[in-house]
Amino acid sequence: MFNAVAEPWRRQILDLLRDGERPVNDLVDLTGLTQPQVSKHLRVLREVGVVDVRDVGRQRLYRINGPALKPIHDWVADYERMWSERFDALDVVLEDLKREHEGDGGNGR
Amino acid sequence: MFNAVAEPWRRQILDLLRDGERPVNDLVDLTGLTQPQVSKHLRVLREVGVVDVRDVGRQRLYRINGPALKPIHDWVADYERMWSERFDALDVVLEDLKREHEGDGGNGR
DNA sequence: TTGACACATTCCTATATCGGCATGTAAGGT
DNA sequence: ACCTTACATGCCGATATAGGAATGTGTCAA
Repeated sequence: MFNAVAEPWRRQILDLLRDGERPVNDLVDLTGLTQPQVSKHLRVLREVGVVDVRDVGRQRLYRINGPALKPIHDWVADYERMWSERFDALDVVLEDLKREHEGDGGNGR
Repeated sequence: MFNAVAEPWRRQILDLLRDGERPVNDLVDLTGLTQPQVSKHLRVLREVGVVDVRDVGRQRLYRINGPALKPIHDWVADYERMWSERFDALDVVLEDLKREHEGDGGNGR
């Protein structure tokens, strides 16, 4: 899963699919890759479940399966506090609480 | 960057470093990897800037450099609307607005 | 049914990566 | 000076992966 999106071309393909489903040839034109290349990358993305396919005539329309990316989001979210200003504000509150507690007369033990 | 955290062991090392900085041998004990293995993974993490080092005596204390993970967070955040309930709620609001607008007597053009 | 079109798969080669092992290097301790 | 500790690096073989060229498969059109 992480590995699938570690490939720059595959991330670009996903970004292109964000506008909606597309046939393979669209992705070939938009990326400048060869057709086999695109098919191979799509296969990898399919195998980890991050894209789905739908057959329409002789075309195969690919679309994103969003929830498959949730594990990545959840993982990196655990680190968000290390740079997010939102959490900086939370830190201030926690600092205040801590100081308040220390000043309340001594150890709570 | 994406590639660096695509490795399961490297994600585990990062998770271990979330508690604070640690010398290499700690990581060796906690992961069960060999020492060269850990050093190599730390090297990769260092090269993409996701960890920093500090020399203390003959130890090298590694710590996380959080902001280096922001690109991953930002990338996946663009897809969050595809599964997040928060955005589902937003969709409902937008649907309501749309229906309301359609029912207001016709084309606003 | 023959040919063109859209796409998938296979075969091949080059490069990257991981793991294991051995060795190098720098900082204490005696 | 010598040994140990803590870590990094180099070398090796095995496996994975990306790219290119050719070929296979299913669908439409005439």
